[in-house]
Amino acid sequence: MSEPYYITTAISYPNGRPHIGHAYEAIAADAIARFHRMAGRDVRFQTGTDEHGLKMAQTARDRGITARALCDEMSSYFKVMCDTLHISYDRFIRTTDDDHKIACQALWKGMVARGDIYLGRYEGWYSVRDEAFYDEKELTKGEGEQRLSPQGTPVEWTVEESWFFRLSAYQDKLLELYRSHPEFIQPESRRNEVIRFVEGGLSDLSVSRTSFDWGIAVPDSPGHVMYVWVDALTNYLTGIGYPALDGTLGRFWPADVHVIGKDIVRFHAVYWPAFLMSADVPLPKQVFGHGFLLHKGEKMSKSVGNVVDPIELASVFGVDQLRYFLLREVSFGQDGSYSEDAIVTRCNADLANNLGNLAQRSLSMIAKNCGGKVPQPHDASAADTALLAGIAAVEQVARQHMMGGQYAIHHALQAIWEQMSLTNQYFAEQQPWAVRKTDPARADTILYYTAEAIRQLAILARWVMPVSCDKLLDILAQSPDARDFAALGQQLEPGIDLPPPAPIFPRLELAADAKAD
RNA sequence: GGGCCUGUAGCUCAAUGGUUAGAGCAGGCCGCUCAUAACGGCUUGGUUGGGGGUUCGAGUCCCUCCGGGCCUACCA
Repeated sequence: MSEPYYITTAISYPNGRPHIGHAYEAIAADAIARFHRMAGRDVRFQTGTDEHGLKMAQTARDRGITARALCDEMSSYFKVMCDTLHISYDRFIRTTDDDHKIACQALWKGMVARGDIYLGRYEGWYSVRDEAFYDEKELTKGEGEQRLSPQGTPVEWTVEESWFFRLSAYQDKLLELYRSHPEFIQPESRRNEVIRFVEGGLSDLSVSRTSFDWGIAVPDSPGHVMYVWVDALTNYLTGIGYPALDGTLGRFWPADVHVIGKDIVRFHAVYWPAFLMSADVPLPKQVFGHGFLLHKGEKMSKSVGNVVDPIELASVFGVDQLRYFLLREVSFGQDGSYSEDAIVTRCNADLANNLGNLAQRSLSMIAKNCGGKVPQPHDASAADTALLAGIAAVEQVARQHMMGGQYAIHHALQAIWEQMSLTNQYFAEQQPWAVRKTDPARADTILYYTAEAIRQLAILARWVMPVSCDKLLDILAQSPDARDFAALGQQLEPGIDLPPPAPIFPRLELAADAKAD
């Protein structure tokens, strides 16, 4: 059996509809997962929703439905988004799933066994009406000495019993982890921040609540439910059968990478490894904190009104177009900017003009001049050989970018698209339309090598644009089992029938209302 | 207050301290007609945010200032 590879996204808190940021993370992780699958790894890919906590319980109460019903509804939006965007998850996990409770409680008991869990008191400004604690900074002054929550409700200093995790005991072990495994936190700047944070000293962590009950019960502690971190982070273990790590899925642990947003790096790079060390579970190999998507350089927010529905975007521009744009345009790990204008420009240049038109012009020549069959190549010229050599080399470049621990997705794509440009150059220089008049055999050879180049390029781009590249490979009459990197070396078979070519990447146009701004 | 990242062509980004700072897109000119007004060639475009320093040599290293983003502490 091939080497296991386990990749996860963060699980989303479904207190609203998914936005483009959720889509970005899912798409990036999916592309990485697909790349490794195509490279022959045995991949397990997990995403899902984080459904417990006060906000969900409150919202459900406000709407007069059960928390479970609310979660079912809200979680489904995220699942629909994933399915729409062709996210190839092996499991869409929900923290309300039955097996998740078992995993969380097992992890908890592991931490208890280590002696890292103790009963203490959680103190803070509490609003009875909101059923929530607030930080001092969030409060405003009301009448007299009364302090008010951001919602304007009165708060009072409250002491709540809580279980604590002895995070303070892990400072040295964590620093040693970061030192001995510099790849554990990526990119580099996130790592620096985390190290600084941990060096500054760690306080013990409140890991249970008694103020609400929509959560996973703390074992042997009536009234306590686990607070978000234990509950949410454990999903990564639940999905591969924890506590039975010797089961069929257990071989996927430790995870190869947790793909998350830069806002939750600390929880994944500090709390999570500490929990795992405590419970004596091996640590994941890497936490990768990607950047945020900005809309025309501005932060997205509901109040500014620039929050975009990813499903809407995908329906306007195409799923693969959106996937390609986000992965190619954004340097993975850094913040990125997107706009409808940029999507149109990028997709027209790279997809419609470069790849799509190349395929269409060459394949329609084959359809018209070669009887709709893959033409027979004759002696290869230096240019023919160089063309395929270049593409063969780029596979290695892509592997280095995608499997070297850095996930330089944009660089891998850049390298692949350079080969597309070179193929266009080859085609223009060889001029098969002119050569055909004097030397049909040579024209056939040119078309053969062009088609072969397109076949390989379609395979090389398939982890980013699965549906479109499969269409391209359909047009090249490639069987479904000849579409992974292993198939790059098997050349196109001359003489096989090809279906009539059809354009795959339409030119995009900017909607009139989008031009205005 | 401490720290991290960042600033390079109109836009997105490259350049182990080492020729004249490079690509793509956008713009301009030319060519081609197989193709989705696509493709190819040529080309315009830069005081590398400002200033100072180290060096034979700085986009790169150091100091400082300015702009942008972020982590974190504290005061209240």
